[in-house]
Amino acid sequence: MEEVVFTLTPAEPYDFDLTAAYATYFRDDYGADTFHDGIFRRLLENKGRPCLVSVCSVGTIETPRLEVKLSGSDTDDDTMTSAQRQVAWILGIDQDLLPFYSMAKGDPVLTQLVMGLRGLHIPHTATVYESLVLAIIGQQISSQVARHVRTLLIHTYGKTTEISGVCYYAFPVPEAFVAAGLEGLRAVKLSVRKAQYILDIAARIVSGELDLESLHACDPEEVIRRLTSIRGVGVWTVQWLLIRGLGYTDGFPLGDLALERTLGLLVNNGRPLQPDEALKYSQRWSPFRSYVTAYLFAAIRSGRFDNLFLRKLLRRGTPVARH
DNA sequence: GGCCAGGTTCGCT
DNA sequence: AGCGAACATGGC
Repeated sequence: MEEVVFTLTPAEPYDFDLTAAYATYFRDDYGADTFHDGIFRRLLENKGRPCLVSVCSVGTIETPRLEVKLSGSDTDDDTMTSAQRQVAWILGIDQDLLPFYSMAKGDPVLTQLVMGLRGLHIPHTATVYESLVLAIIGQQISSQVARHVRTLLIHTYGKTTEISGVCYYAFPVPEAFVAAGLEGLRAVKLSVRKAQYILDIAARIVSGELDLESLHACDPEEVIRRLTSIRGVGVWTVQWLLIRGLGYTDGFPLGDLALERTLGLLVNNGRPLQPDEALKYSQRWSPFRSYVTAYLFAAIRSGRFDNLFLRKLLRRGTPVARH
């Protein structure tokens, strides 16, 4: 067993608890990611070699410092170097929140939101591929069902490694989905249609025809154009991929029911916004709409805001003109 | 049991 | 162009 320990210094402010909790959807365990007792863990796999990342905070929100430990029994330098790069990316340590906060200061909806969630960075998915698969799983169904399917998928087809008596799961490689086939994906409670989408994407990656990671080099319009041409990938899916998979700061998941409801609570007397209304209203938050989106979901999930907060904002909100 | 979920596609007008 | 149905499944 090899181990490497090092520290990372995130851009401040950085709330590790909040950011890691976001990555696990404010639960102890979410598929390949776990977060308990202040330690975030994630099993990464590069070229078949597993490497467990364990991270804890050794600083504060205003002077953040993270201690990272990489462990693996079958590792090489390449594995370790990739893991180092990936953990910084996953935990979003380079994000500069200050321009967003400065915009939020003048906005009645955002002011309390960012005060209550100061230091929340947006965690990224380990790969673009992972964010695409996760977004497809999350289409249409409730977040509870999505979590169930996602966990089942990862636990069934992800590579496992046992370290100190605990079993960890990596996110399944595309080859695993191809091997599983349609029936295999149906077995983890995906619909036939979603199973086909994911299978098709996995097969194209394996064949080398599709290189999702190269999308980092494209501008958002190009990403949208390329990905929406894939069957099963619509606007909502690409927007979430831009936010969680590519680190774009101005993503807005158009058509997201929960977002339309939440915005309706905040700015439309509780009536959900229509997709076009939500998009129109969101333009005032450009180019930081990814943060607004993430902060709104974090507010709902974190439990840091009670209903009173939402009611307060409700009274304050500016109704949106309807047509 | 029925209806709804952090959508997308497909088939009809 | 725009509208409605089908899709899987857990929770209420």
